[in-house]
Amino acid sequence: MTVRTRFAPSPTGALHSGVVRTALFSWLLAKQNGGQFLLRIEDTDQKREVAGGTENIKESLRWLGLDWDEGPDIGGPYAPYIQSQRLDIYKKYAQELVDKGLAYADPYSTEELQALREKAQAEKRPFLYRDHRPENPPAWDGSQALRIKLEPKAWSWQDAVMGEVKLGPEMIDDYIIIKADGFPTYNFCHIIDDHIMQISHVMRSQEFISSVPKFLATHELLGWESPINAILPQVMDETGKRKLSKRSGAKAVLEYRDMGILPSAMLNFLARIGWNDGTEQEIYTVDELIAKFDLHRVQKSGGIFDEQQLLWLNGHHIRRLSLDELFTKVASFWPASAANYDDAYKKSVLALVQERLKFFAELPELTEFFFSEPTPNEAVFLQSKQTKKVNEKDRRRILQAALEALQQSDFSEADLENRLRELVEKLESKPGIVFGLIRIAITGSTIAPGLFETMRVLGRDRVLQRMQSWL
RNA sequence: GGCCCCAUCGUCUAGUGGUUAGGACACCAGGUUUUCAUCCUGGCAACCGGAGUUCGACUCUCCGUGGGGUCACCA
Repeated sequence: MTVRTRFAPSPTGALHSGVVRTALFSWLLAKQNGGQFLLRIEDTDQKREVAGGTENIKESLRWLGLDWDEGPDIGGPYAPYIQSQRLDIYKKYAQELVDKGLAYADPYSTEELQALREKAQAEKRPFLYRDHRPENPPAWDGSQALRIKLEPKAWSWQDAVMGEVKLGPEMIDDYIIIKADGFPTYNFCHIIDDHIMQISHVMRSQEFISSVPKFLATHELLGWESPINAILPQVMDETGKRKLSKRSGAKAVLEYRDMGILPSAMLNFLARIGWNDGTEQEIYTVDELIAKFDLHRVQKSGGIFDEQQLLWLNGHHIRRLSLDELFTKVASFWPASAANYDDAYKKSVLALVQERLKFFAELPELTEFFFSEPTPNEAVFLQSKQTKKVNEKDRRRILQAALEALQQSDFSEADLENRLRELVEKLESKPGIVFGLIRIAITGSTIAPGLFETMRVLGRDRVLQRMQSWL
């Protein structure tokens, strides 16, 4: 069987991590089986559609590298892949059901239906439309909602993640397949599209589990076989109380791009929510995820989106990059003051902070002093345990001695280190003090990469000049 | 409320009848070190409860409890 999976989001806002995890698992399954992954835009609810929604979806997937084999822009054998451009198809199937007496126009007004629902709720029983099926429904002229007529029965099926699931007949009801505005509903058209597009595995988030009998019954009515269903556990927000959503404050995935998270780290992180390969491996490349992903090892319980773990993983993925790869990726993250510096210098700076970076947006604060002159500020000396013990007079004496020693140096790391260690002995001081004072003098900060490499990269002129301005 | 799903450290998780219940993040302590970070070592920390099955239950069954979902002319 050819594995064909799809990601079918609605363009109702910026894509967030919860839905992307579903896309990722679908993509992984297709990739590892040499199958196809399709993108289909489900834009049948005009009221909820957000301008730019489709573009955001495509941009998010492109950033993550979740490339689609068929879909908008690139087309494919079952084009178009945007539901609003496929309305004739859904109408045709709807009309067939009407002709066979398997679908009927809904004569009730919204208010009447609402009253029936409230009555059921007041009586503490589930509302079932089929209890109120009209005996002689009006002819469907397209201005009323159209309902599919489903036989109530219990369903049980084998879910790829949940195992056997059984649901009773109260889960089946006559649902609307075409709304009064003429647009079909998700419940109806995703089934038609998945069938036409030869989808083999459908992954959906938990909240759809009670809808599966409806889908199964619809397949049966249309005489089709259902794809394999896989219910995925939910991704929860940091409170663990509700699923990740825009409402619960989920960031759009592109916000992670903008803060400098690597796609590979994001995918690694998302894959680990609800899936593991049974080993103690934590860090995966995308290729490893493709090779090792296994739908049967997907967890049944939901997992919390813990940004701290994403940051940790991102640090690891950053450190795995070659300097040139990293340099390309951080291009837009340099501090403004770096604009006048050449690539070679920026690269040598980057090399010093690569192991310190957790996400690219930290780059300016970590590297600012390589590009602009620090403002001498006495208070900084008090921030460090070592240097706060030194009085102003000693400070000047030590820095003056250091300046003299450095003037002889060729500014290779080895030479810098030799000279400054000699100085420490000569002054009968401690490395922590001497090096700490110099660090603050040339960086304006107590936090910096190793002193000798920092001095090497800054270069003779800048180092000597900065020390002088402190003195 | 009906129905469904779920339940191991704070978090992500391993575990499929016999384990000192393992790893990772976070946190704490120590080491390396010129600061920070990396790295190394150690520590803290969990089987929701109750019955049952069994020689033996984190693992199986049942009942609770808790959490989540669903019951739309949204997906």
